[in-house]
Amino acid sequence: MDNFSFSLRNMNLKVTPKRLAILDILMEETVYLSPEEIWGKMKRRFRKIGLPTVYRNLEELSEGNIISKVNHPNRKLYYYLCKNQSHHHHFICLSCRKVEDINFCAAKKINKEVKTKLKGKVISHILQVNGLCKTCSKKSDI
Amino acid sequence: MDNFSFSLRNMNLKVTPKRLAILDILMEETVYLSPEEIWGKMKRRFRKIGLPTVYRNLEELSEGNIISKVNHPNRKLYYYLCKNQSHHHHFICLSCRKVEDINFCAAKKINKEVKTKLKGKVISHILQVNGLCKTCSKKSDI
DNA sequence: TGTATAAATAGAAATGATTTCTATTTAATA
DNA sequence: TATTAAATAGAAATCATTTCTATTTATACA
Repeated sequence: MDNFSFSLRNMNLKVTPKRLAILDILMEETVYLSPEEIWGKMKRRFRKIGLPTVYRNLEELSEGNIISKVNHPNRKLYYYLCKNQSHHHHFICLSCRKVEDINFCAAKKINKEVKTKLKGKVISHILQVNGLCKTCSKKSDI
Repeated sequence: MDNFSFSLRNMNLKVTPKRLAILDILMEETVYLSPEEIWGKMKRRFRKIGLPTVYRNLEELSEGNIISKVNHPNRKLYYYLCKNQSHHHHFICLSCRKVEDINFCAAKKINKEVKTKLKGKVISHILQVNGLCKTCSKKSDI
């Protein structure tokens, strides 16, 4: 049983061909994709595949932290599969959509500040850097 | 001329009663509000006020960094006016919507990492902490 | 290996937050 | 005060996302 199947079982999700295909598609990408784009790729693999199925699965996989949501300025939904499993954050290129890891996490300091100063409870945190990747920033120099 | 009028002029926006009222409404709040909620409050002040006007103004004010967008897990649009002008980030309570400042910014470290490791260009960054505020975390203990 | 059962899916349809459009009004400028 | 570009109201459209229901399928277990 491969890693993905194991993860799916762990979250009480059945191991279906469509779920595995979505993960396989995302696994091949270095850029974030929209549900509709993933649907497009799924249609090449399955004669019957509904867009709601893609949406539902992406949401479930994201819920289980197998894939991550991208916070895009255009407020549309995009997903990305982190090849690196350890906790980290992302740099996203607004031009070519490439996602790169940022090996930096403020969680500790943040948790401390919230705990001591605000006396609150942290549920989640978002840290994302938007910009232009190496290649695209060179292009925009022209 | 008050501060808001000055800011509006600075961004080449006309100083209209509706813009000032939106800012005034947000100024009174310690919680983030949806465009529709702000519209509701606007309707108490103006006989004629369109929801698109509220949306447009909120977007413009956000563009000019006078107010900030909240990244809510439900993906809906919410806005908040920071009383504290200096660059900082927010802790938002998912229960009562209260927004509190986090006097911590990872920008320097992030910029350094993006510059040296990724050779990219940072355009913006999002740092937001979601959780339960002091009061709400006590309630949920019950 | 069959059978039961809850979960997953397809496809159509609905939803509703957000945006667009156009005629009218208004703030700013001189 | 007249001019003009920007702002607005209100209706209408958009379209990404979700819901719904009948059908199919993965899984557990006899």
